[in-house]
Amino acid sequence: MMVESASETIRSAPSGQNGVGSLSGQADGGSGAGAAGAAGGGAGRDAAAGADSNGEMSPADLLHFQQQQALQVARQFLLQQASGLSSPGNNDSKQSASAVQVPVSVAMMSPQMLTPQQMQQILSPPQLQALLQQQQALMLQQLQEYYKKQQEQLHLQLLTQQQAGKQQPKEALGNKQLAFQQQLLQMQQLQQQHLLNLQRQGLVSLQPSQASGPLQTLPQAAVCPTDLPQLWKGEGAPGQPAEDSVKQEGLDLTGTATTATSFAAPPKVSPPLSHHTLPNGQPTVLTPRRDSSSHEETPGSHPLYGHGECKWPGCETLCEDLGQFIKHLNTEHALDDRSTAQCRVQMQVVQQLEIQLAKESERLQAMMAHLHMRPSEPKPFSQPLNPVSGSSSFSKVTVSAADSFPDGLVHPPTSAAAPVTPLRPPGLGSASLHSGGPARRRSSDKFCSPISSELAQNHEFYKNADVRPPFTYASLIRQAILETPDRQLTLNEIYNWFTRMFAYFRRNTATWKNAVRHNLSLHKCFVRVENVKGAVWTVDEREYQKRRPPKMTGSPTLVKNMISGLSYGALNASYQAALAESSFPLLSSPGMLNPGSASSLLPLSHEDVGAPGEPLPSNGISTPPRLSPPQYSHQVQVKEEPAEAEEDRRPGPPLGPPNPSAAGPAEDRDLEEELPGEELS
DNA sequence: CGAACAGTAAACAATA
DNA sequence: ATATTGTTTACTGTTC
Repeated sequence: MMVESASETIRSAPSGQNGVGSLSGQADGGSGAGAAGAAGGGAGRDAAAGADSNGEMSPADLLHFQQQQALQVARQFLLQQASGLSSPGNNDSKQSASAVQVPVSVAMMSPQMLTPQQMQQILSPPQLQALLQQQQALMLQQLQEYYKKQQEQLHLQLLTQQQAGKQQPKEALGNKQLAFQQQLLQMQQLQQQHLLNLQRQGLVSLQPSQASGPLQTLPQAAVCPTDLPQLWKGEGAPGQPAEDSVKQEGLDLTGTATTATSFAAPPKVSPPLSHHTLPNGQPTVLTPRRDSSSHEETPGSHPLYGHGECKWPGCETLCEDLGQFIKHLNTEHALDDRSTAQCRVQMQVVQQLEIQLAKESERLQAMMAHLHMRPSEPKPFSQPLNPVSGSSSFSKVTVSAADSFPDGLVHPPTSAAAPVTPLRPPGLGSASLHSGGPARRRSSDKFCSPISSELAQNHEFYKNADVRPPFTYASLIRQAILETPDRQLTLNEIYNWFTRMFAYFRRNTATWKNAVRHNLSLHKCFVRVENVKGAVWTVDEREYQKRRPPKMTGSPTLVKNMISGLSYGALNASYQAALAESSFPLLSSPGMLNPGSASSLLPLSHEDVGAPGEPLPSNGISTPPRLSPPQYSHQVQVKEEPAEAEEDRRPGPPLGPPNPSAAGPAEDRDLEEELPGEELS
């Protein structure tokens, strides 16, 4: 605890380049140390979100970094190849053939057109992904050939030397052989580094053996991890509900099993090398010094070590110093099955982010082409974009119509996409990536979107990617509670839900946990109910609805037009949500909700998708008194049964809820009819 | 510009 | 005694 909060302050304070914030904080500092600290901390946080100088990179940074890295590796390799290594160009044709494809995309990404910030903020899809994969495939292919040639050369030399060495003194021969073998080893290590590097950049599904083949092997995101982070849970995520992991284990295993064939490539690499991968028995890839190609190495630091704790996914083990950490790293995260699996998970995360980048980048291209470039470009996807979100707002976080009605092109039909590609975070335009600055808008409240449907579509994404979910704490807490059969959770269970559902909440625990508690206490919609074993939190749906009236300001006719005019698939979850919340019964019927999302969201029970979570204004509809699970009402019967007591302890006249008959349906219709104040009915 | 809202930080008390 | 839980206050930033 102490460590966490301490690290928080440490972390935010120095990164507070934001002079304004800290200055103002100090100026107001008369109110007390706490106030000054809060001000400084807040400013620092925001700054840190954009450019976390310490260790962790934001997803956008990561993406950018990896792009640069990919390009650099490519450049280096080409340089190497050009400079001297007698690798003739029997692959020239292939090379140029594929090079034809690349430059277009490269030009697309060229800094002249896109600043990294723009790139980060307007992430877009498949084209970039294709680019990356093209590059990586190309690089890998070239690497393979390069190394193969190198090896052949070495073997050749070795052979000739051996033959020639028959006449030479033995020790000379031994030395030469030794030198050759060392060279060979070096080369193999280098190759492994490169391979790993490529793997890290998302080229996970290309086996080296395949890589020499044509480029049609572009993975096409067929390897979307379903529940890979489950792999992390083994060691991380304290107190994970066992049943959840069990429930998903099967998926998990099968999911990884399908991709495991391709994943299995890295350790095996190419046949001739496989035996030499770990000459000294040390996990070469995990020792920091060998990792220099993938991270900036500042002496005394380690990319996996920050703020006093191990940054290995799901670990968070506290280590006093680097030495201890290295020790921990070598013992706990040695090269074994688990670490390998976790590494693959991380690769998946990266790949997902890259896919995201590709999508958004393509969108950006379309937008820029539409706004600035030659309008004559017959781009099939030049969608009528909202001109308001023009150039000036590229750097700004706006979730505009363009986000909500994404592109007809990039976007695969949701029905087909739902099971496999939960990647697209809602309105990820940029908001979710909090890439450059205090982008902490919560689209949920903007759209009054039911978190459940968005979560349904993207929960895989949030689970894997360290991206801040665009929902308020209140809506997340509510969602967590409503997902449970009995609509109640202890604080700790809420914590666990957060960490389970969102990669983002696997760190900075002190901060968000405090925020969770703060929200629970602050909002009247969260009701604490005493229990024998402690207290549980429930949601007073009525209060919740009260505090956020639907903001969908569109005229009913407009909305209706949207409903009728848009194909079901095009109707973004946000809008479905918003519509549902704007009291449009016709949308609130479960059938109108995205079945794909419903099915894809494991944790949500069916009725959650449309029902209690969402303010289903089931006014006319005779709602079944209670749906399948025990309690449909927010006023839950407490887990351990002594429900009678705690209801009484609620202040004053028992506010409606306890009365069992009216509770359930009442909160359903409250949205429409009873807002004023009949809560004491 | 100000109100409302959300997030963060922190102090503090009660409780396990 | 310590950690967790819960409440409250203060502040900042964003949106409307």
